Parts: sequence; structure tokens; C-alpha cells
Amino acid sequence: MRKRLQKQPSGEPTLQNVAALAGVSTATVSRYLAKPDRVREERRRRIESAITELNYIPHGAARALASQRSRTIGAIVPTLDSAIFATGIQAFQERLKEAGYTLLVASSNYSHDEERTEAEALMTRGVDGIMLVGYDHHDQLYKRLRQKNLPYINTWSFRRDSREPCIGFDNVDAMVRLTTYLLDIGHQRFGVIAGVTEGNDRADDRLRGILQTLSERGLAVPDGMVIECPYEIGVSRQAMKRLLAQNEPPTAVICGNDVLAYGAILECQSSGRNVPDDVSIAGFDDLTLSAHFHPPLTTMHVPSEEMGQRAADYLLACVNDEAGPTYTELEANLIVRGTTAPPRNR
Amino acid sequence: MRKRLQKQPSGEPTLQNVAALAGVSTATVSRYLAKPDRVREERRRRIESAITELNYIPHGAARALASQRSRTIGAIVPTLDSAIFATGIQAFQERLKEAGYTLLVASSNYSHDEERTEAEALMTRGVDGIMLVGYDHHDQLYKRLRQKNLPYINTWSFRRDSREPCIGFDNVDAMVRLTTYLLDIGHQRFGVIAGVTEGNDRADDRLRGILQTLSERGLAVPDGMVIECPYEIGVSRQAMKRLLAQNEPPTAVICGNDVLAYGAILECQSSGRNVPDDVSIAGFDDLTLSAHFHPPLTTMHVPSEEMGQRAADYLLACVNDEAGPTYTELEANLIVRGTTAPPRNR
DNA sequence: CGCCGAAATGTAAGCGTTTACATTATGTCC
DNA sequence: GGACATAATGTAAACGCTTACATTTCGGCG
Repeated sequence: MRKRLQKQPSGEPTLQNVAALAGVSTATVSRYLAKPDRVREERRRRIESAITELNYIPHGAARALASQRSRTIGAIVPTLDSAIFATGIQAFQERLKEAGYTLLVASSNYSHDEERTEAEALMTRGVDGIMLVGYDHHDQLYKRLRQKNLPYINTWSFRRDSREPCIGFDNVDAMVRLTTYLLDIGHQRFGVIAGVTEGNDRADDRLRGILQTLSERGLAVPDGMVIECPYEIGVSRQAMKRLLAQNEPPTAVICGNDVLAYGAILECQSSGRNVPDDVSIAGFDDLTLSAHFHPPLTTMHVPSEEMGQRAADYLLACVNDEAGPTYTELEANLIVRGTTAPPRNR
Repeated sequence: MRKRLQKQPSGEPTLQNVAALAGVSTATVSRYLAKPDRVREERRRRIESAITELNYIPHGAARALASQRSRTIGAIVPTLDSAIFATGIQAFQERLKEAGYTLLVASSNYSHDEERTEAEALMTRGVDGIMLVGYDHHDQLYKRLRQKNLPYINTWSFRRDSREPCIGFDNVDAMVRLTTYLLDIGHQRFGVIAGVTEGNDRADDRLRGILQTLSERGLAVPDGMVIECPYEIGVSRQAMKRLLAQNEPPTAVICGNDVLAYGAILECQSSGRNVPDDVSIAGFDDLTLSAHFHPPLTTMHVPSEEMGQRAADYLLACVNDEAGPTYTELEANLIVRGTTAPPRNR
């Protein structure tokens, strides 16, 4: 046999070393790691002290390769840079941690293509499951997921007729309720500052919910009264400015999320309008700040923490071949606070 | 040889399959994956079509095991549930993505112990580097990091005398500047709503910066005028209420971050005080909302995006054995806006 | 005390890549 | 056309674990 240059090993202590030091086989150490109580007391102690002495840390990749599971779960959100997803992810991660799983995050910037690319990357990393936001995804992504038989779950929306596992609430219905409330207190002239609907099914559902409700009551929303804009406060202010500049400005403005609502309110205040006396404004998400805003924001409360937890639970259940509800509808609740009131002059 | 039950393979197409289909060796496929131009045109094409046909996705764990690097980098932040860290992480992730790396995130809930545990978990996952927030960490963590010779970097703070690689700004100095500004416009009676300093070196540095500056000017801050509280708007409001209830309420209140400042402002407004006429309020972080707040918040701008990017760059450089600056000081800039003004009655 | 089933342990074959070294093809230059 | 240097490829040994199956040990029991 020829001599070969030894491939450089990592230098880290291995399970093999632990076994040697403890005077047992590698199999026993491996078992100890997985199920400590399947190893007799005495060896267990020897193994434990060997681990401590060597400062042994298991090698995840080796483990994943041998066991065909990585104890890792991926999540792809549109952006981390938004309080609402951050909260959900935080809860999601917390839950995974408890179960000994680690979270891999990626962001799609609201693009189906990027989402797909990121998903591919996560699959390469060998995630055991994936959390997605929304139900609208790249066809290829769905295909791949099924082909690999990889557990996944859609969050942040719920559709009764969806064939995909999902945990969330019905965005259309939520907006129907919000809009109905505003109609009921007497509003007739509406303005809408929606999120960008392109490639964002949540934003699209919300907008549809609004328009549908209004049209059912025989109210058409004129052009120029519906503005789509990215979830940025500055842009939202501009949008509000345009709404207020209309011939007959709206008495109520519905915003696609709380951040847009903040912008709308702030713009009103800067331009000397009173909220809600001159114009009512409603948001969506119920960020922490909203309750404290001045005036406190009327909005739909979105159970983002619960969504994160449940999504984790579902994925974890899949991974362990346990049964779990594939469809979970959560409630988005209307929280009426101080930014909405009946219109002044009917 | 005895018959054994075949261990169940994953069923996924492997590099082996690709090689077979393309009629080349596995080594060639592997090379193609790493450096396509090291493979001759013709084979390259055969490999490419084999990959497409089989829908091949490389197996990250196998790759990590064989190559001793995971193309994965970890980050541990106190919480994801805060706009400021979310922004930094988002930028960090974006940069890693460009370099073909994936991000593993964990949160420590502002606890050194949790941080250490999480770091251990990340190491098991085989991350090639770790981003940390702050410079104060569990001794064991530092020890482990050095022992494994794993690249890491501290962010969100910078100390000229630190021996650890870091990217950030000097929290003490930043607060000194903010405080000095308030002194210069005439304030004499200060209140402080600080973050929880226990286990949070940033919060601690900021508070020290304030107190130090005041004492240099001969101003002692009485008990009851410094309140520590978690970064929550509700709690901050309570704190502000207590500050205002003092015999001689402060004319200026410095807050540990913008969220605390929001709470303070909102409390003032609810209780009929005018900001900045009755009381000046300053924050720290410069969240997006702050510029639009009503009135716009005076605060220290923290370059969180840049910090995220640079941290990624540093870690990436380490991984590739390139040289990079180990210490990078960034600037936190004072942004004077509408919540601060000279005190009314000197 | 020997026998038996169960529990604990050991043995060693992968898991899907990368990569050191060996081998073979491709140019280049006289 | 031959001698080389060089580039492209192939071969097969790790990488550090898990786990199927084999073997040993243990605790009862008759």
C-alpha cells in the first residue's frame, strides 16, 4: 500500500475518542447521546466524565449524514426587518429550541423567485422541515417539496379551500370585518393604503376583502382612492398626502398594516388634521406600539406568536411522524381603539 | 459474509448518480460543483444535463463532513423581536447569502448563560463563524471559541481597549455626546430611563456615559431619577409617569433606546405635557419610525445595517483566510430633531 | 446451578461528499 | 515525431457519526 498524506482531521475530539477514553464502544456512546437511560449507570458515568474531560461536542454534519436528519428547520420570511415577522420567528425559534432543533432563516424580499432559491439552499443544508409565509409560492418550490417529501407549512394566512398545510387566519375575512365595522359606524367615503399586492397574497387578500365589502354595500372606490405602497412609513405618508388632496377626501382610510397606518396618522397630524375627528384610520397587525400610539390605533390583532409556535409544533410533529392538525385557523381580532370614530358630518 | 438489511438510503439522487449518468467519475462532478471551469467543456455539459435531469441537490451534511466546513454562519442576538437587531441581522444575512453562506440564528434573551448554550448548539451544527452582540460573554464561551479556533466577532459596541475582534461604536462616548448636547442647550434637571444593565454591556455603557458626563458638570442625578426598565413601551410609560411625579420633575429625559423614548413621549402626551416645551426627550438607535414620530425624535443614529454587513464581511474573510480589520469603529451620530429644546424656565 | 429471555453492548457497514495522489490526455517546442 | 510540462480525470480513502445485527451480560426461576 502506498503512503498517503493523511487528510487533515479537524483536531476536535470525536465520539471515537470519547469511547476510547471511557473504555466503551462508539455505539454505546452514540446511544448514550440519544437515550441516556439505555446505558447502564456505571458506563454512563464513565462516558459523562470522558465527554467533560475532552470537551466533546458532537459533530452535527456527521450525525446528519449518518441519521439522515439534521435536527434543523428552515423558515423563509419576506423580511426579517419587520416587527411582525420578527415576533413570529422569535416564537417559532423558541419552540424549536425547546425540542433541540435549530432554526435556519432566510428572507425572500417578497419575491417568489428568491423564495424558491432560498428554499433550495435550505434543502441543501438538509433542513427537516420548512416554514413558509403565505400560500402563494413558486410552482417549482411546491413540486420540489413534494418530491422530497419534506414537511412544510404555510403561515400567515388560512384558506378554507387550501390543499396545503397551513396555520393562520383568513385575511379576506379579517378585512371584511374591519371594513364592515367602519361602514357600520357611518363611513361612506373610503381611502385605502394597501401593501404591494404583487406576489403578496396576504396584501392581496386584504385589499380584496375591503373592496368586496364596499362593493356589496354599493360603494365603488374611485381611482386614486386606492394606493398600493411598500411597507414603509415615509411612503405611506406620501400616499396619505395624496389621499387628502383629493376633491372629496375620504373620511376613513384603511391601511394594509400598522406601519402604513402610522404613516397615515403622522401625515394627518403634520398637516393639522385630527384623527379620528377629521379622518378615521385603521391598521392591521396590532404591533406592540399600536396600543400606545397617540391616539391608540384601531387595528386587527394578528396572533403572530401563536402562529410561530403552532407552526413549529406542526413541523416537529411531522418530523416525529406524529399526527397533527394540518389546517389550523386562528382568529384575527378587531381591536377598536382611538383612531376610528363616526364621521363628523354625515 | 452475512446478509444484512440494507440501511435505508435517502432516496435522493446523489452525486454518484450524477456521475454515472454523465459517464464521469464522482471526483469530476465534485470539481464541477466547486469550480466549473476546471472541467472540460464537453463533460461539463454532460454533467449539467445529468444534474437537471435528476434534479440533483448536493447533500450539505456530506459535504460539510468531507470538507470540514459547513458554509454556514451563526448569529446570536438578544432577541429577534426588536427592530434594531432585526435590521442588523437582515443585512448580515443578505451579505452571507451573496457569498453562498446560510445563516443560523439563535437568541439569548439577554442572558449570558442562554447565549452560551446557543453557541454550543451552533457549534454542533458546525458553523464556520459566529456573530455575537456585545463584548461581555460567558467565560466558557470565549474559551470554547478560542479552543476551537472558530472565527467570531462582537458587534454593537466598540472599545478601544478590547482584545476581541469587534465592529461597532462606542456606547459610552455616544451617550456622552448626547448628554453634552442637552447640557449645552441648558438642561440641568435630568431623568434617565435606561435599559436593564444587568448582563447588557450596551445598556450599561450608555448609562455610564450619561452619569459620567453629568457628574463631570457637577450634576448629581438623585435617586428615583434613574430608572432601569426592559425595552417595552408599556413599562417605559410607567417609568415616565414616575419621573413626572417627582417633586422637581426633570426638564430632560434620556432614554436607553428609541422604544423607551416612544413610551416616554406617549406618556407625556397622554398626561397633557408638551414635548419638547415641557420636557425634552432623547432616544438611541434611530429606528425608522423615529424620524416620522410626532414630534420627530432626537436620537443617536446607530449604523445597524453597516454593522451587519461588516460583521459578515469579517467572518467571511476569516473563513477564507483573508486578512480583514479586526477592529472597526463605526460612528453613532447624534440626530437632533423635534423632541429636544432648551428648557423653558431657566 | 443451569437455563432462558431480555437488556446491554459491541462490531462494522454505510451515509454522500471531498481530495491527495495516481494516471491519462493535451499541448508545445525542438 | 518525440520529450516534456501541464491540465484533466480517475481512484479510493477518509470525514465522524448511527444503527442493523451479533454477541455478551444479567436477573430470575425452576
